[in-house]
Amino acid sequence: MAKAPRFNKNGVKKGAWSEDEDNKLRAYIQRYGHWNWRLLPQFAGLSRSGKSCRLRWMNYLRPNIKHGNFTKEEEDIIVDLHNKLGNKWSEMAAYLPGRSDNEIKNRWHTHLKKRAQIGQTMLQSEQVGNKEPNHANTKENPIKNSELEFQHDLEILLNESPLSSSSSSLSSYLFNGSDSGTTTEVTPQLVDYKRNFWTEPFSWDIDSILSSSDDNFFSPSNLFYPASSQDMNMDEFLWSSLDSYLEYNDPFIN
DNA sequence: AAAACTAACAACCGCCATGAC
DNA sequence: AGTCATGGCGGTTGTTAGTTT
Repeated sequence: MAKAPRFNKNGVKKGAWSEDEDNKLRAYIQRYGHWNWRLLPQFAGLSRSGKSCRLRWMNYLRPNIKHGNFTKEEEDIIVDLHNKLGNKWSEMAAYLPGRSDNEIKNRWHTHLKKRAQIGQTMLQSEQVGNKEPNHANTKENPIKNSELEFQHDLEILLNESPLSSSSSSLSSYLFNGSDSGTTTEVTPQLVDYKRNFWTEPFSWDIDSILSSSDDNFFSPSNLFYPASSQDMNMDEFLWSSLDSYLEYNDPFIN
């Protein structure tokens, strides 16, 4: 997947690294360290720029570096840190031992950005209510369009949620008001309030959350197992949290 | 089966901060 | 104080593998 090897006019090699080059660089640094990146390639017998050597070492060859297979925990950390720090990839890397800034950046652009964008989109539509002209609701069915849009967004979110195995029943719960199939009237307000359970994690400021004295605080990305919940499995715990969330936030209950 | 499209990721490029002179 | 070299960072590109049409 790397760029094809080639030489520039100064005889400096660019593009994908060969195994032989990796071995030379690794062996040199392990023996002498990287005292000067610009001069290092000459001493190590490499036709590369110092920058290229540094990048290869930092992102691929240095000890304890991990590749691929980001865990859910690592991804959550990246999303939280991005909310807090923005595109400060090197700062984020400090929180994820074994991950390079480049790999975190790639992960963000290929996987996590979409997840965050969906959250942001839903937050924005939440802020403007259902007044958007492009999605004008009809007189006959005032909730039809927002419900359909939300259903589409929800399907995407559920694929990312820890309840993916039970997404259909959760979807039913969100729209029908319960898990058991009893149907209540779906209104834009109800849709919005229930939607917050999934969207708020994308919009909350971590500092304000941590310093908040508000105990009424439930969301998938901020959940932790309290001692009293240790005998539940994760699904049960999340379901009970959703119940609690709705209890505090649903205007039709309060 | 093949072309078109998309996702993933390694590597490059340009800019900036810092330190040495 | 000004200049230059170097390292580091973030944005972007190029290539390949996988998927869809």
